[in-house]
Amino acid sequence: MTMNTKTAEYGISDLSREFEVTTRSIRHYEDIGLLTPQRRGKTRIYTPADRTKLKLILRGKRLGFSLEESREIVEMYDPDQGNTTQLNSLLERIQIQREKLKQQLNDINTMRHDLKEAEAACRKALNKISS
Amino acid sequence: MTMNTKTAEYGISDLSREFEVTTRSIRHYEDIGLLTPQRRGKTRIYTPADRTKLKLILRGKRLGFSLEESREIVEMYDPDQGNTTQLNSLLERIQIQREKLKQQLNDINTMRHDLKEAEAACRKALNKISS
DNA sequence: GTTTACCTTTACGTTAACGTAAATATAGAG
DNA sequence: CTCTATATTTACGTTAACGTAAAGGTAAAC
Repeated sequence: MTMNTKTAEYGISDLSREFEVTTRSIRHYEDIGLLTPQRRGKTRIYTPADRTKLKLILRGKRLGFSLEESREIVEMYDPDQGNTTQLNSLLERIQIQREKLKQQLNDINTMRHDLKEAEAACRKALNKISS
Repeated sequence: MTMNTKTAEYGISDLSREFEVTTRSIRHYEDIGLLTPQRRGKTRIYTPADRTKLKLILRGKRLGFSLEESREIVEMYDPDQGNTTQLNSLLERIQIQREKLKQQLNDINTMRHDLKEAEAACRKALNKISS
């Protein structure tokens, strides 16, 4: 894809390379409406906003989110800054995500603690052998 | 399942209720060798160790681990306290899990930060409306 | 002008992680 | 003895998230 220093834009393989994800996946995210790049002819053109959305999707994946769950996150990124009702529902959804992350943090910390113990036991066993 | 205060044991539906998971799932974990309960006749009997393994599996799920990834964790729980080679490979695997959790922590913190900003923007927009 | 390197769409295939249904067994309650 | 609850195995079905061709268009490089 040809570079453009003014208004940054990316080709599909630019994003594919940068985030180490297949173009098939990127197109799939479009299929289900998570991304909506513009076209130059038939070719997809991604804006920085699109790129950010992709980043959010992939981060979600790493955290075990389904694409539908990631949709929640992505749609927070450019909400219809419309009416009070919508803004309030957005606040609610933000809260829900917060709770989820809190639970994940708990799980991670428990797991880290367990791994610490496992490592200690492991080192202890190694010491016994070498002595 | 009949209670036994001496050597704690659980029936499949005990675990199903406690962890809010279907018996089908629990049997599935056995199918792929993640759990290996004993039998009384044809009926499955789960020990506290089995219960712990199940807990590890489900925690893994919440963190987006595949069952194969959770297998790694579960197998750390009762390793063959065998030879030095095995113990060293165990230490390696523990390190790998540590790295994964570190990455997850990063993702979570970034996400929390983003949510904070989203909330701020949201409240700001609400203020503008009400003023 | 034809390779090379991309891009596109269409469409069937695959894997994980179960869901769901059917047929059967067993044990305790009334 | 029969009903109800809970257990079992077997096996086909389902969904998400892509993988993997196949068939073709475009554009710069040689």
